[in-house]
Amino acid sequence: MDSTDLSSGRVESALRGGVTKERILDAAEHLFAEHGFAATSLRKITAAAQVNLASVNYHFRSKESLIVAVLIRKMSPINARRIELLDAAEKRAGEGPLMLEDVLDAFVGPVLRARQEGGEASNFPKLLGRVYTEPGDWVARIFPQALGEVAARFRVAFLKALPASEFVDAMWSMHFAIGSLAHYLAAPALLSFLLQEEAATLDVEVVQARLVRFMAGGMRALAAKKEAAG
Amino acid sequence: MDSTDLSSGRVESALRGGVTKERILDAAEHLFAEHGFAATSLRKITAAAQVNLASVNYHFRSKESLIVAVLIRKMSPINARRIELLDAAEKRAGEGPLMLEDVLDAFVGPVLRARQEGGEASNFPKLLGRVYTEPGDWVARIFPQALGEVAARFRVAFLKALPASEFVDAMWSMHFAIGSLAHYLAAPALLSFLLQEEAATLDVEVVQARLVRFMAGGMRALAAKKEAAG
DNA sequence: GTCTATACGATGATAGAC
DNA sequence: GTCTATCATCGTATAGAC
Repeated sequence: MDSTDLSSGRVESALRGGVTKERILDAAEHLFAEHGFAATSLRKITAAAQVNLASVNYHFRSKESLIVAVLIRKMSPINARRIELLDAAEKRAGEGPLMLEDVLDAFVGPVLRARQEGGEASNFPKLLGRVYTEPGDWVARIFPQALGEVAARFRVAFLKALPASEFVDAMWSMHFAIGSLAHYLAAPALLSFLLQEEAATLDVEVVQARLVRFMAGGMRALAAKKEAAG
Repeated sequence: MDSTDLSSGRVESALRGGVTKERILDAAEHLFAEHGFAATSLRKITAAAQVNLASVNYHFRSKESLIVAVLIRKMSPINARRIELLDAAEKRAGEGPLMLEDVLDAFVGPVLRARQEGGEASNFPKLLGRVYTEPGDWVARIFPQALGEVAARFRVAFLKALPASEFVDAMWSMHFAIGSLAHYLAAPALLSFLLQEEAATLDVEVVQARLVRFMAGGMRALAAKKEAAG
C-alpha cells in the first residue's frame, strides 16, 4: 500500500492508502450519502479526495457513471448477505414449505442494516432508496448489474413461497413490495407527516417487522386472486 | 381571454392566451413531465413559453418553487377527485362498514388516470411518483399544502376501514401503500426488468385492481398484528 | 406591478500537454 | 495516468424600462 517512490508527485495519494480511483469512490460515497447526488459536485468530491478534477472523467466517464460505480460497490455486500440469508432460509425449510416471511426478511434485512456496515453513521439506505426512482434512463441500466443474481434467486424464492401465484402476479407483488421498501428508505418525511411526529428514532427490528408483515399480506392477497376467482 | 390592447408590447403573449405566469407554468409542466426536473433548465422553459428568463425569478422565487407550483396545480384536480370518490364510498357504506378497497380505489384511481386529465399524452404520473422521493428538504414542505385535506380525510377513512388497527399501525401501512403506488408510478423500469418484458401496454383498470388488492392485503395484515398477538 | 437585458459564480465535461 | 486550461450551460440576482 505505501509507496517509496518519493521522487514522484503521487507520494501523498499513495501514502493515504489508495489509488486515485478508489480515493474518488470513497470520497464520493461519503459525500453522496451525506448530501445526496445533486448537491454533491465533482469539485467537492475531488477536493475531499485530494485529486484533480479531471481524474473523475478519466476513471469514470461521467458523474452519472461515478454514481453507478459507488452504488454497485456498496450494494455488493448487501446483496451477498441477502443471498446468504436466503440460503439459510431455504436450508431451514428443507423439503417443507418456504416461508414467505423468511424470504422477505432475507431481502429486507440487509438493506435496513446497511448503515451499520459502513462502520460510520450514514444515510446510505436513504440514498439506496432513491436509486429506484431517480429520473433518467441510467437507472434501468444498473438493475441487471446491481441485482442480477439477487433478482434471479428471489424470483424463484417468491414463486416457491407463493404456491398459489402465477409468475406475472408474483413479479407484480415483488415490485409493489420493493416499492414499500424503497419508499420507506427514501421518504421518511412523508411518514413523519402522516404520523404527525418525528419518526427518526425507530428501531430497525420494529420497522422490519412492520414492513415484512405488510409485504407478506400484500403478496398473499395478490397471489390469492386466481384462487378466489377460479 | 383575447386582448385588444394592440398598443402594448404584450400583444403576442396575450394573443397566445395567457399571462406570463401561466405560460411559464404550462411550459414547465410539459417539459418537466417529458424530461424530468433536473434535465429541464429554466432557459428551456422560458424559451418554450416565449418569455424572458428573469420572469421565472419574478413570478416564482426559484426553480424549486416553480416545481412546487406546477405540482400543486396538477395535484389539485386529482385530490378533488379523490375526495369526491371517498365521499361517494362513505355515502354508499352508510351506517355499515366502510370497505377498505373502496377507500383505496378512491385514493389510487385519480392518480393512475391523471395522464388523461391533461388532454394530452404525458408521463405526469411518473413525475408525481418522483415527488415522494426527490432529494432535498423542499419535498417535506409541499406535503401539507399538496395533500393536507386529502391526508386528513384518508387518515380517518383508513382508520374506519381498518377497525382492528391502531393509529400508528394504520399510518405505517398507509405509508407503505403510498410507497407501492409511488414506486409503480416512478419506476416502471424495474417492473419491466422483473417481468423480463415491456410493461408499457398495461390497462389502467388491471393495474389498479392489482395495486388495490396488494395494498388492502398489506394493510389488513399490519392491522391484524395486535389482534394476533393479544 | 411586470417584464427585460445583462451579468455573476458554479457546475459537468473535454482537449491536449506532460 | 494525471494535469492545466477552457468550454458551454446552469440557477440566480439586479438594475432599470415600461
